[in-house]
Amino acid sequence: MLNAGPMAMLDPFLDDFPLHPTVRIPPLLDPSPDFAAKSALPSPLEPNACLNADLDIETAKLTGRRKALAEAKPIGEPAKSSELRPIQRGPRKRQKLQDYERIADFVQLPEPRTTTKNEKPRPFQPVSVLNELHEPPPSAALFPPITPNEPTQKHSHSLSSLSLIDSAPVENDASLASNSSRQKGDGQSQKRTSQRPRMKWTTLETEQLQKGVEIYGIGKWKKILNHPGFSFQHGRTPVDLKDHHRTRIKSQASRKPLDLGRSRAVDFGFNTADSFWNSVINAKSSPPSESQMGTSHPESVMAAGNNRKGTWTDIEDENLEKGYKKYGFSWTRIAKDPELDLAHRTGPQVRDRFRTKFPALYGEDTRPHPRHGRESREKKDSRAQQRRNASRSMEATTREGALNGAKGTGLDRDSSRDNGSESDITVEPIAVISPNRPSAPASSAYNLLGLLNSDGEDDRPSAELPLDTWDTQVTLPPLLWEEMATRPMFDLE
DNA sequence: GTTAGGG
DNA sequence: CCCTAAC
Repeated sequence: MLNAGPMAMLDPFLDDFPLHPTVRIPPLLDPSPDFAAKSALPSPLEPNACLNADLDIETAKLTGRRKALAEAKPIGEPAKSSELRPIQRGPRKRQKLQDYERIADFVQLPEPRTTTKNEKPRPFQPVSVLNELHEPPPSAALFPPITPNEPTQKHSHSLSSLSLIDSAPVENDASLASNSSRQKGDGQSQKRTSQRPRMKWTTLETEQLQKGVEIYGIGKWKKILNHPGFSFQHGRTPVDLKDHHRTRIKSQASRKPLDLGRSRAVDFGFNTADSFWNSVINAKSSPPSESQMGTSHPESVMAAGNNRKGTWTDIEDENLEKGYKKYGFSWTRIAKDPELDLAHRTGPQVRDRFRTKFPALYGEDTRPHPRHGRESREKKDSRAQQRRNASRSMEATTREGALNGAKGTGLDRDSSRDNGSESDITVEPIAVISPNRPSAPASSAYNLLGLLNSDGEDDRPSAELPLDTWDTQVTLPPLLWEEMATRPMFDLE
């Protein structure tokens, strides 16, 4: 293909190094428009261009579909409201890799860890040299107005609010904020920087949301938002999906149950690529924990619809404090103690509640260290922080590794039991605890991998231990090896 | 970092 | 749509 293309005659080296007909060498530079126009291949510079042959076809369909869907106007809508929006606010946060993209990475090549966070547009970007100096920069609209004597007065007062505080003395920030907080219907005269512009929900979006709930279940808002083939408006957030589902779809469904199956003529047309990714996703994603919402299947999610987040009662907090005095930072022991009546809470839940409820006590264990004696607060905190960081980064690595196929190497982590983001072990085991259960050293490599519970045990049932067909074929992805080489695995104290 | 629920 | 606690 390549050597038959128009570039062939332009390339002086082609004669010296003739290409094998089946070999494709990605060009180093942007292909010429001529080439791009005539070639059926996606540009090699595109994100997913370097796929294996089979997957290439699937993904090519996928992007084509996504493109078509993105360009299609919703039924009954004159134009996408995103097109009408004069100023697009950028995505609030740079999204991590999509689920299907991360899994795609496993099947394709390990992608370098792109620093996605830095994609957020910087507040002050260098002005292009092509810009005339007397012109404002292209992003001038994003800059706050220069008002030297008014330090960051973001809310310009509407007429109504001005008249209210007309004769009043200068208000402090708090009362100002509460005063100007929610005043609707005063037109566009007031620029509410705090509130993002309303994005009307299109019928397409609503239908996609419903469809996404069918696929992923309630609560998987981000997955729905990022589902390939869906095109929500730019700037839509998972919270938006959640709110819209709650305020529109769910309430409407309670009155008149929707036939979600094939209620619409709109065919979202999940192609083979989608079903492929979905099957992979469903096979690989760990089921939500019991305390969250049952299972990821829509039916059971519906059944458990009125699940509430477990707000902690005062009695629970009292027992939590008692448990802390009794066991220290052994959260699972606190949860298990029948006298404390916290059996419905998991270790991570207990820990997180303790952190928010008793922030001063968290990370401040005043008892002497079993080996080191009494430590200074700072030293202990820094050690705890180090452990947290290590645990966090390892967890991120292992999670990615699991998606990359590292499951079964012993590096994946069953996240269904651990809702928290940190290791359960935040301090060394304290001497108090049950004498017949020896504690593992808190700083073993195994522990850093996050495989131990707060008792220092790997208490996964044997059925839960990873043993897939996938696993035996896969070795650690290169990124993981690299990290293991550069990151100290063992805390040698 | 994501989600649920109240506002 | 925002805020915040829970996860």
